[in-house]
Amino acid sequence: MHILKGDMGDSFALTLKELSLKVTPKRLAILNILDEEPVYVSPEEIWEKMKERFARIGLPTVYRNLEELSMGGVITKVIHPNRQLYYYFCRNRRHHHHFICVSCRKVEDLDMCGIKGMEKSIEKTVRGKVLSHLVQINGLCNRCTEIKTGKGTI
Amino acid sequence: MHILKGDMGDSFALTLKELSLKVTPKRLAILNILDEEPVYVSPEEIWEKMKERFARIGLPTVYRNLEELSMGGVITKVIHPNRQLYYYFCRNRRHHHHFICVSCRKVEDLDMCGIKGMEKSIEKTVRGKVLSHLVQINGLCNRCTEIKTGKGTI
DNA sequence: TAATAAATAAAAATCATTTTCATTTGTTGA
DNA sequence: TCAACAAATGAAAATGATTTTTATTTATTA
Ligand SMILES: [Zn+2]
Ligand SMILES: [Zn+2]
Ligand SMILES: [Zn+2]
Ligand SMILES: [Zn+2]
Repeated sequence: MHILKGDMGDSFALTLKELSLKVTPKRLAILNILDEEPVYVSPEEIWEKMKERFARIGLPTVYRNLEELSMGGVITKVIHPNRQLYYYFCRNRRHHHHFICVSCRKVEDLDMCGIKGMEKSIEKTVRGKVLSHLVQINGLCNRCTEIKTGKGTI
Repeated sequence: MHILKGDMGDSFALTLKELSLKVTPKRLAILNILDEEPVYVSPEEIWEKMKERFARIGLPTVYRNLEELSMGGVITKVIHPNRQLYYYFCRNRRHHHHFICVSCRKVEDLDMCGIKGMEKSIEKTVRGKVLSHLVQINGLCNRCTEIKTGKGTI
């Protein structure tokens, strides 16, 4: 039902199947849109792009799918200082964290995690269970530091 | 105008003055309430306690003051998985991060920060400006791990 | 291809947070 | 001490992102 027959289409379909999610055109489109986005985006922005591809597409569908995909670890939630939701598709499958630009929304991988090592010692000290950790560096990327005017909202 | 004459009252008043915030009974009360809370709390919960002390007290006042105090670095915002606002008053003035229990809301200091050291290398790699970093370990505290039933919402 | 569970649209609801604006209060310095 | 001024507050309303609901549609699979 779709034009995509190449690697991408198939690999995303596979990804969805692995999460026991049905392979719907809208899910694939959301993944494609995220895949093409070089920056983190809001559900509403994804919805806008979806409307270019589908005559009928509801915002709740976008929200639901983004949540499912991020639960499945396929995409990443960005914790923004403004507390709105943003998502980002990162090809780096290793455990790592992100530097996010609050101005232009660029995301850069940080191939280090001071936390993984901390977890063990934390479970000892706190004697509790570590469920998740949140590491994110917020700042201005190289370009935004120079021009001092990004497109996004801080 | 208040019964508090001891160290606490004065020290909080001083804290406010240092932030060029007027010393109002409500600000002092908010600080006192937070000071007495062993766990992180929501603006609405603080409002409930404020209502016991003041005949007229609006929720926006609570929100406004919490925001100001956290901007001033007096209190800490907790980034909760449920994305609601919570605040915590931490006496530890050193740079550190927190282990927060998503069940009973206990907060435990982590006297280490793998990030501070990362910042320099990040500014080199990314060649941008680090504005802030977010490090938080979410989990279940010792007690909650054992009883598996906390009072709070996950 | 029929049966079934999952996904979706549309509309409405939710509800935490913020804004507005008229009134009150704390601060400052005469 | 007190007037003048800026800041803080209350009340009510607005906001707006996110979620829920329910009837309908669609993907899966045997
Ligand atoms: Zn940038
Ligand atoms: Zn990444
Ligand atoms: Zn602390
Ligand atoms: Zn706990």
